[in-house]
Amino acid sequence: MPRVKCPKCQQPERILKSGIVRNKQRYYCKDCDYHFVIPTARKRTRETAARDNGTTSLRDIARTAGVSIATVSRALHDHPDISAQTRSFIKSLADEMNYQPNMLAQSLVNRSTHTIGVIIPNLNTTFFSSMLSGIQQVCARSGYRVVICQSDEDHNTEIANIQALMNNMIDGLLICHTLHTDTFEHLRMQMNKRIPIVQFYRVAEDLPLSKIHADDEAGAEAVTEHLIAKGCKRIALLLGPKSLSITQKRLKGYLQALNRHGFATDRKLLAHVDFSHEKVTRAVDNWLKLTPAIDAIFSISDKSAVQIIGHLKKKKIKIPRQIRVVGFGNEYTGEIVEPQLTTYDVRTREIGEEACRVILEQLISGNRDVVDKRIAGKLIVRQSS
Amino acid sequence: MPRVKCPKCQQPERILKSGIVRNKQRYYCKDCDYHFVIPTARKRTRETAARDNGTTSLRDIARTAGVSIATVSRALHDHPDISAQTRSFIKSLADEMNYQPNMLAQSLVNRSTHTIGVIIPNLNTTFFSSMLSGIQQVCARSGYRVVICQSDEDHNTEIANIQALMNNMIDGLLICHTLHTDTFEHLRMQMNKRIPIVQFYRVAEDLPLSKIHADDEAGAEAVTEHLIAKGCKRIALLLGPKSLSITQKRLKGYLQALNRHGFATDRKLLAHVDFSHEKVTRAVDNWLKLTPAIDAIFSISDKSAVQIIGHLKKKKIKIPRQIRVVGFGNEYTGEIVEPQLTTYDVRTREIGEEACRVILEQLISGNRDVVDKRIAGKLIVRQSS
DNA sequence: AACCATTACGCAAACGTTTAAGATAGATAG
DNA sequence: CTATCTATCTTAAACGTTTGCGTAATGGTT
Repeated sequence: MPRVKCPKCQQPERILKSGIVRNKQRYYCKDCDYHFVIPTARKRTRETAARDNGTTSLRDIARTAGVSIATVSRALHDHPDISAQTRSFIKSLADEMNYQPNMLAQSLVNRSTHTIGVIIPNLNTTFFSSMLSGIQQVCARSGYRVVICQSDEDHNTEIANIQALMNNMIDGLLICHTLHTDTFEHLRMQMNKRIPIVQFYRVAEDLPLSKIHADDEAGAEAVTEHLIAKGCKRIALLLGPKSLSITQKRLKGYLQALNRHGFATDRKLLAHVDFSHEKVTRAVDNWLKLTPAIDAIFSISDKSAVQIIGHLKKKKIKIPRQIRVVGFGNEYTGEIVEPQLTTYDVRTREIGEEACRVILEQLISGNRDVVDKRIAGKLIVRQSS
Repeated sequence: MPRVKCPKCQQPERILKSGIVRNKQRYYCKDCDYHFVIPTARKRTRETAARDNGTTSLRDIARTAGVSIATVSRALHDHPDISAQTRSFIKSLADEMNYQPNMLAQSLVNRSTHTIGVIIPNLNTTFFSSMLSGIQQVCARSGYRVVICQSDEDHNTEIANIQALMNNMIDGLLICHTLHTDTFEHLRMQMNKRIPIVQFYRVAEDLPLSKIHADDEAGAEAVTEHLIAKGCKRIALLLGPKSLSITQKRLKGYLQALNRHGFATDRKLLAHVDFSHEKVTRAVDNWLKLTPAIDAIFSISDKSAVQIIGHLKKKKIKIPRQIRVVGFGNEYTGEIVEPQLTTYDVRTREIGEEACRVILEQLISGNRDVVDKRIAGKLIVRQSS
């Protein structure tokens, strides 16, 4: 054993080993009642630390300017305590050194990330992506960033996404639920946090949260009225899952129109689907077997309506002569398909924009009042009806 | 003036006022040469701080468990230094208190946000949104989040977005340039940071960055070959801005096919547009005046191809009899339009997925090798040719 | 009994900011 | 000249984590 000296008494006499911790021998000096290890490399301290990553921090500027970090921070923020001279000097220095503030650190102390989170069912169609586009644009205008998560129409993914986002990453959450979300405990759990949540398009009626949605009821009523005006008597209605808010609202609008005109409601004319191609065509095939025959199909989704047009054309059924087809949503494909699709413009982009405006307003004002806005849409009559 | 005692000597004798700072009277004791203010409320310290916001931190758990913060952190991370007993106790406690780690703080010390940034021209069409969808899905599978920014096909917005994202918010950047991006200084500036950048779809050839793109050249060649095989002699080509990588590559493919068959290249058959409806129809109208007449239009963009089909139909020009029309991209609308559009499937989703895989691989392995991948596409022949 | 190893913690620095509060020199008022 | 103010700094705590290193307690070998 090499002679190890006690750092206190400088004597190697009464030293003995005192265990190994993390592969290093420790010693114990009986005289001094002192444990120690043979010191290796100097402890890495703030000041001696060689800044490896290429970014410059406030500290770097402060060092080269010969002032304190606080002064640099204040100078860059135009704090009145800093003289015009130092301020401009520091600013030019910061510019030279290409200083970019570390947003993580800023967010940590300011308790705000300037980021809003969006949970959206999918981005495969223009439908939701145009909402997202609207959100993104409004956010950008106010200097906010957007984090997106696709739930992929899966309830559990939605839950996971909420969890992931709500851990201080975002200042506010914009959510459009999946087709299959019928419980909302996962949302309720997050409502006591200070992060505002706004639902859009597909909303949960009974949650005390702000909501932005289409005028589903009035819209569906207008569409149905239009078909009735065209002389339709047997209007089939393609709906989403029963739990979905838009299903309920649009069904209600449809029924109101029928009622007003004294039409009986035939349960066989209603179909609840998940909007998959297969389910949609099956529903249509079932309707085609009905007597008296149907003379119109109202699909709550434009995408499905376009598929229905394709399906009917394959069966040599004339549109709109034999069956009128109308959609809901006003997607771009409705203009392309032949015959062009009559639909209801729900103004998806505006819905996104408005949802974003509402949440930004809440973030900026601190006001957390629940708002419930309906974006007015418009019937667009084209060839399919 | 009330008798103020010096905190040092406890004497009120030689005390005099020494200015007001932030509305508080300051004093100076001549004996002690000491400045002070009358102490007001206890300084808010870590320990006494009433934690206002409803979240629980490691500190909270540590306090109620009666251990140190370090122990809690280690217990939750299954560090071997912690006994099984404390570990499970702390874990259950954390569960009870609904502990959610503050990702900002974690990111700050770990120097990683588990977030990747995406800059994308727009989200109005399925084209880019499907890439984004692919990106998002691959990311989510690896536990990464996605921050998106739309550049809106605007060069300056792209620059601003890059700046905003690269300030420690993201671990990696995925970028698809705007139609009009022809200088890349803004990217070059960011390349010395440790954050990897991957370009996708629209890339800058001469930048030493990883790139994922479609097989533009081979694809365009295949499309042109297809038209030639159908007997076309005068194939008009609709291109984007000249500076765009996809314009150059696809033009090259087109020319190669023509060359192989000994066709002369007519400059009048080429049009460079920004894909706006107006410019596209104007280009088509110009072509229609040409003699000898054109017998095919190859549009580098499906969206424009669909518009062209609509425009030609309005002019009672038969497709494909008089003019064959083909696109490039394989957007959903190509299936809907009538006649259905012949196009080249560039597999947008795969491009997004692969770009994401590449950047994740770089993040995880630390390897920064430049890769340049071409995603193989496929000609899809439909009615329009 | 004397020495040594292991286990299971705690302390404090570090990440890069913001900001309350303390300090000093020079200016001003009486 | 003296008492007070103002302008302009600096110090240090705080945000919520992670982690290197120190160490007391306990038990095992000679």
